[in-house]
Amino acid sequence: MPELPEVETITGLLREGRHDKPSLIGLRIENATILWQRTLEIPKPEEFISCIRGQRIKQIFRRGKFICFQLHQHVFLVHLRMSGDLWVEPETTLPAPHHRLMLHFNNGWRLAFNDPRKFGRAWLVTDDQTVLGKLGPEPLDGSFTETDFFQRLRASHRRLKPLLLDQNFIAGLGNIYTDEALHLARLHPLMISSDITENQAALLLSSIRQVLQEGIARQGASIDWVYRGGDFQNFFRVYQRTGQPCLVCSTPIERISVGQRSTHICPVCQKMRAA
DNA sequence: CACGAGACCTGTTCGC
DNA sequence: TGCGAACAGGTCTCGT
Repeated sequence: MPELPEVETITGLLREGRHDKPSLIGLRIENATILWQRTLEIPKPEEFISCIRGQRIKQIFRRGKFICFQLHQHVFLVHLRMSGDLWVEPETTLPAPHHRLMLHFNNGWRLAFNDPRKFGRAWLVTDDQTVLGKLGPEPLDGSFTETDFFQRLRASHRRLKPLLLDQNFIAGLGNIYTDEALHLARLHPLMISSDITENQAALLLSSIRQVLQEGIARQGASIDWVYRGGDFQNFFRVYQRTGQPCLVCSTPIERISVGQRSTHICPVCQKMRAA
C-alpha cells in the first residue's frame, strides 16, 4: 500500500495525535501481542516482548517507507509493505480480523499493526542501521543534490522505473509516485539511466519532489479497500488513468508492464528519445 | 550486473 | 448468480 507520502502521514498521526487520539510520544509500553508470527522479523517473540516491556517512546520518525520508534534502549521499526496500516485505538476495542501485532500502553490505548496480506514486517534492534543501513538517499532531503542524483543515475545502466523503485538507489518511491514523477518529467520508464542528460536528471529530481510533496499535502492516496484518509488519488496524472486523456496533451494514457509492475504513461509526452 | 520469474498473502474486481 | 482469473501502493531470492 503505502509509499513515502502515506508513510509520512501515518508517522505524523502517531507522533502528533489527532482528534481524540493521543500522541504516542512518552508513553510506556506495558506489553506486546504477536498475532501473526512472521510479521516479527527480529527478534524471537519471547525476546521481543521481554525487551520492549517498560520502554518509553522517545521519538517517531520516517526513513524511506519505514516507520521508526526510538525507544530508550532499542528502535522498533515497521514496514507496511502492500496492505499494512498502523493506528492507535482504545484497549476496549475488539482487535480487528487482520491485526498482526499490538503494543499496549500505560494509558488504556494500544498501537495496532493491521495487515490483511501479511507482507508487512517489524523489527526490534539496538542499532537502526541494521535495518536501514542500505537505504538510498531521502528524496526530500535538501542535502541530496541534483549533482548527486545525476551521478547516481549515470553510474548504473538500468531502466529508469525499476531503478527509481530500488530503495537502495533512492528511498520512498513506489509504483504510484514513480509513474507520476516520470510523467511530470516527460521521461519514458524504459529509458536507460546512464543515457540521461544533466538537465533531464535535474527535472526528474524536481518532479519526484513535487509529486511527493503534493502527496504529503493531500495526506497520501487512498485506493481500493485499504483506506487511510488521503485524497491524492483524485489528482493522479497517469496512475490508474488508462484510456483517459493525458492532462497535458489529451492523448489516452497507456498501461504497460515494466519489471512486472503495471506502468502508466502518456505515449506522446514520454518518448524514449528527447523531443 | 541487470533482468525475469516465482514466492510471500488476502481481498476485490473483472470477464465469461 | 457463480466462478476462476487477474490484479493490488512491496520486497526478497533464485536462475540466466
